[in-house]
Amino acid sequence: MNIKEVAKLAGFSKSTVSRVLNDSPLVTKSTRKKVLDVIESVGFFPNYVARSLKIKETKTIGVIVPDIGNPFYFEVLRGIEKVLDKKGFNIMLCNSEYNEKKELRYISLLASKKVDGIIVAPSSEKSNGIKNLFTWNIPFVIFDIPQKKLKTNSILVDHSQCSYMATKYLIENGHKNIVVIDAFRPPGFKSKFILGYLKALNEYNIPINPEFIREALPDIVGGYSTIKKLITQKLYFTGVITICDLAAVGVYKAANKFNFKIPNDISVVGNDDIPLAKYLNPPLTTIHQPKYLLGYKSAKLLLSQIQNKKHNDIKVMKLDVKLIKRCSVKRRLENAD
Amino acid sequence: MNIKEVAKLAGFSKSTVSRVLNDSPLVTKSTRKKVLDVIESVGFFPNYVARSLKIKETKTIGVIVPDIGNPFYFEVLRGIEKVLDKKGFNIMLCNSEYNEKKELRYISLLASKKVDGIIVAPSSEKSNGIKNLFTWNIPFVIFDIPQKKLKTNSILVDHSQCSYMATKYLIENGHKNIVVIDAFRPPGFKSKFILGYLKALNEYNIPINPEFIREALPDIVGGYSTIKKLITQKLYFTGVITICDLAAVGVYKAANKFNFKIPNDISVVGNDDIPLAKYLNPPLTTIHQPKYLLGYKSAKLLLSQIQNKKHNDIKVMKLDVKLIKRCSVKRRLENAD
DNA sequence: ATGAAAGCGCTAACAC
DNA sequence: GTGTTAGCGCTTTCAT
Repeated sequence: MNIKEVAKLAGFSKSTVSRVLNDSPLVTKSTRKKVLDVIESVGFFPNYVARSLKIKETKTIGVIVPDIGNPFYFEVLRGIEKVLDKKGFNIMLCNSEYNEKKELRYISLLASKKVDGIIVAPSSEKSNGIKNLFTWNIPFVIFDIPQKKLKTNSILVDHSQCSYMATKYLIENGHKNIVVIDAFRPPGFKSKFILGYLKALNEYNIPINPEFIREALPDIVGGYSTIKKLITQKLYFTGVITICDLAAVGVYKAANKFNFKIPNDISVVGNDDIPLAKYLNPPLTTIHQPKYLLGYKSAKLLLSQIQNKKHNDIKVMKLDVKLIKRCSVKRRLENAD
Repeated sequence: MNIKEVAKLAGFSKSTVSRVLNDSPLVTKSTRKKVLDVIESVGFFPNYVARSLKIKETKTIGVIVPDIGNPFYFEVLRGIEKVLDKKGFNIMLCNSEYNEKKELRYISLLASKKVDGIIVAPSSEKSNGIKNLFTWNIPFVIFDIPQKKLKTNSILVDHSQCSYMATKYLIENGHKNIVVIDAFRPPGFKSKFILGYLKALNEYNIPINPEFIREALPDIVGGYSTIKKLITQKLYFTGVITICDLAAVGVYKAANKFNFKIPNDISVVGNDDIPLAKYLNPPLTTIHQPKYLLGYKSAKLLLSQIQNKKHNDIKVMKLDVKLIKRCSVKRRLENAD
């Protein structure tokens, strides 16, 4: 069943049917009714892929995240869905798994499928996929991971601010031997998360121990295996900050496994404040990130870019974070070490 | 840039270009190379919406879930993505919010966008959207929520088995006043989850208290407000089973708010075993559901339906669940009540 | 207000 | 092995 058959049944031409489908004002009430009646009776619905081919607009947005299993991205997704649904857009969801190849493949696919725009949390700070988006002239906005030497529409959070606040809080609670678990970064890249950590250490004149600076996958396994290594290496530390709450959960798991108590033996502060963070055992002290808003703003920005067709004025927005004190950090006596 | 321009540049016809794009064996190595060279040099990529229009296949699957914020669905989604990505399909993700209207709207939209198939966790046991999928002859599979009086491809878990096991475990630990927090069900519908609960109660000759049978949104707020109501009504109960772990977290929250201790004052067993369940405070005793597998099998089944084009042989598969004993249930003395 | 016709970018008979 | 052509289902000028 297509527009042509409907036209025949209604006794009008394709054009007229198309017009009523698109709420054109140039159709009489009576003919509109007749057409609508046959549409109703035969259960016709238009073929949007044909429509998209013609009008060059698919009303779908690609969303690429690095880990579909991380609650952080779910929250962002909720914000994205909220605004996109209201405007009649669909989401094509892609999971890059922090794999640049896969990310690139998805970007090409989305380009071929002619999505109207893309929202992406890049797999790293130097993503070739992102560069392609530029050259292909596809509207897009980035969130969470800014791109090195590339000015793009982005909704961000200051990761150095996160780690700075986390580290400072630990220091002020008497910790000196603080481990930082960062995400994997591109070779030679100065991680903002590490920078904030270093800044706090410097401010308090605490010596830097390179052994304490670690990279891992930002998930439970990553946090777990990092701490496991540290413990088996017999490194002494009392505090840990992590790139995300999931990694902090990994720290919990490792602590449990090796009979360290949190926060008594190991204090930890996470980053992002996933919905379940406050229900963990113990409730996780963490840096709250406005996840829903991150998604909401990203979608809004993308939509405005698509409508205005002005790719020239690029917008970068930084959202505020804040420290949420719960129970995973213990105050230590001064000079305990 | 399109196939025609590429053809001109390469000195061949559209068909030849199309053939190399589709790896047809009917092109000489040399012409293939020439064509590939210009494709490379001009950075051409094919328009899949035109392709889809022609071949009537979009290589995209619609996935509809009722709550994009519930980790249960994330895990399922991971399983779906795994198989779909391998076969070159994209996912169009839709969030019905347990709203039948919204679900129906999404289903129509997906139909118009000509997705090759749909995987859906229905918003309820009587979903009109699902009926449409039948009449529109779109390949689909259902998971989690079976449809009343409708035989469809489905990958399920026996919800009565879940509640039966949970209730029985509570009873065997000395509990008699057990609250069940179910999801909202259609008017007049006999919930399997309630049935399993009742069955366990009957087996142990425990009287049924209708006040203990509750419906709520399957999330933290739902669990929280249900328990809050119960407590302010001064109802006496020592055990709770919930339709999902998120609702159990809501129970935790309410208990905390009103100074009840878990498991000492209130014992709770959840359902589905989300990844963070074991890290909650206290670790949640729950019924484990094979979430990843649910998604994996659903996607596999859908793909096989799409390929075979046999809509006649409908497959229903039930996956096993199991009780995971953690720390949210306390053993009570016999005859304590 | 309605219809005829061209065309979006691709694929697939069919012809050579 | 390659080209010609028709057509997928729609929108949109341009006539009338």
